[in-house]
Amino acid sequence: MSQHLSEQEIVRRDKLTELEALGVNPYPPELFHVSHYSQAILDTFDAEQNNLPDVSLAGRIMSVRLMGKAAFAVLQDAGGRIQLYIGRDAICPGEDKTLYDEVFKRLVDIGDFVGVKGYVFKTKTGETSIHVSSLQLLAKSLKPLPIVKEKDGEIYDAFTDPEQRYRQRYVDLVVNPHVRNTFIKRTKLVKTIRDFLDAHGAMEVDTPVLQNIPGGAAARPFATHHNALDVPFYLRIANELYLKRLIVGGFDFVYEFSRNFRNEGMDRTHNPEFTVLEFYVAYKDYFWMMDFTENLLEKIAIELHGTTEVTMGDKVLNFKAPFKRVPIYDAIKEFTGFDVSEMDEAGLVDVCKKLHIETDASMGKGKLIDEIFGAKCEGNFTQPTFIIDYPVELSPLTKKHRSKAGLVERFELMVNGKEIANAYTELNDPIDQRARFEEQAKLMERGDDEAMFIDHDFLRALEYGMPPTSGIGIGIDRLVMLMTNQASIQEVLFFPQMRPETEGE
RNA sequence: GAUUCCGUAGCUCAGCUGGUAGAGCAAUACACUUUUAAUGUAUGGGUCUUGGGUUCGAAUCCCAACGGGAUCACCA
Repeated sequence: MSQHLSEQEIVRRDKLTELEALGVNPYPPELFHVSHYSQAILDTFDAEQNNLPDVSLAGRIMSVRLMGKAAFAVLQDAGGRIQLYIGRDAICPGEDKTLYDEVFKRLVDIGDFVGVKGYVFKTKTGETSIHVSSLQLLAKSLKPLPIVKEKDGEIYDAFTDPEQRYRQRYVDLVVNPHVRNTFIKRTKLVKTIRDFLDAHGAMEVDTPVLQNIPGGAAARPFATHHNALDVPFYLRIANELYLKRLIVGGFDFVYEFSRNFRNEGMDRTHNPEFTVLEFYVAYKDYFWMMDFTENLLEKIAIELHGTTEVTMGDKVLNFKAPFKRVPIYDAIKEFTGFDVSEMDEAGLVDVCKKLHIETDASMGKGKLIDEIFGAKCEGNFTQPTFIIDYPVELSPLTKKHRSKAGLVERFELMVNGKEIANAYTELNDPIDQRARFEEQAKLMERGDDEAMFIDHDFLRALEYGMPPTSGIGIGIDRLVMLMTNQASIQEVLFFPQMRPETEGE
């Protein structure tokens, strides 16, 4: 496997040999004791008190400004960046100046990991810096990093090519602090949810990713094959039916951050694998779930931003609970002028024609209503809004509405014109559930390739009895996009799916 | 999947209507002990994504492939 090396890469490899000749191991095995992170030093240093006389920290060299017998360098560690002041005589107190003249000046590059010890001080210009008394190479970097510079908020030579940023996320993370920040927020968001659920007595669980019957959602699955059993398996499209089995089993409140896989198109809001938080709570209904959800989202916004107001593009979204609740038929009436609540399939097809929405023979009543809502209404709901009471045809796992015929107790949460959560009062009547599955089977025969499969084991579970339950799925990637002001899902996934690179590097 | 734009040095980009490449940063060498997009001087660095075609001659024009972005369609 021959590797084409650039001039700079050859130079760095040559430096390895030079370092070894000087007795410096470019990849030493010993631990390096880190006493402080850069950010902690910047936060706590007090020049009057000189309270940090002895620190040691480690990280990557991000820039070097050489001035003969002294130099300034920027060290980047997990907490941020801090300036180093490296004087020749400070790191080489004796006669031998090799460490400074050769190792540091010539053989250490931008991107190398070093460990330094010294005291903290403020330079003439007032920048908190480390006065380095000892410097050690911890790991050599053989590829030149993109050099991003910044002055007065202006970024120069930014590393911006999306393809390179996504394929080599490690470089993106090293060089673009704002990218790093987005992912820190993502983790914080997940932790906030976990803490919130745990505080309400929920139990986090794991359910199968490899499934016989890909259930719980309408989507095309990835298919695979188990050799020993010689049976097909599918990567899960949702975990809903498994979590409900756990409710049957006697757990009252279960949740899972479910990595789901759907074999469909990709664009800036869809990745083939994505994360949905699902949770199910026994003895609750969808009204309770709306209350709980708006409180959860309000809490997330406050944790991440210190306020319920979140900027998304040119809009400000306000997650202050409670959110508006709008029945889907009301929404359609408001934005199209048509009252579709009493219409049959033919009437709906007619409305679609008038609204210039394409239809085909495979679409049932529910699907047609969904199309109208998706085309004409969805985009209008910028502020968090619960759309409630969907037609039964669209919701094969949802309990029929307690008072409105033909509807189910379901809501979707729309924010910034997109659905980010979907919840119901769960259907726990096994007879009705069987009938709904059979409806789905008919739709599948009509050509709807997203209709649900019949899951007989799930029906069996329901027959043993499931308590009244409310459940929800919240799209975590989309929620992170909203909370971090990102227009593309690729910006909130460390490693978004890409076509494989053809020629290896 | 459709439409459209893009692919030149490690990074960010120039390269006009075709005459086989250029800048800044990075790299190399030298100078400089409190600088901060450090500076000064000098030097090196490119299968111009790939493959065809047109032409005396292609980074540039044409065709195709590969990869990516944006918009649209479907799904979360």
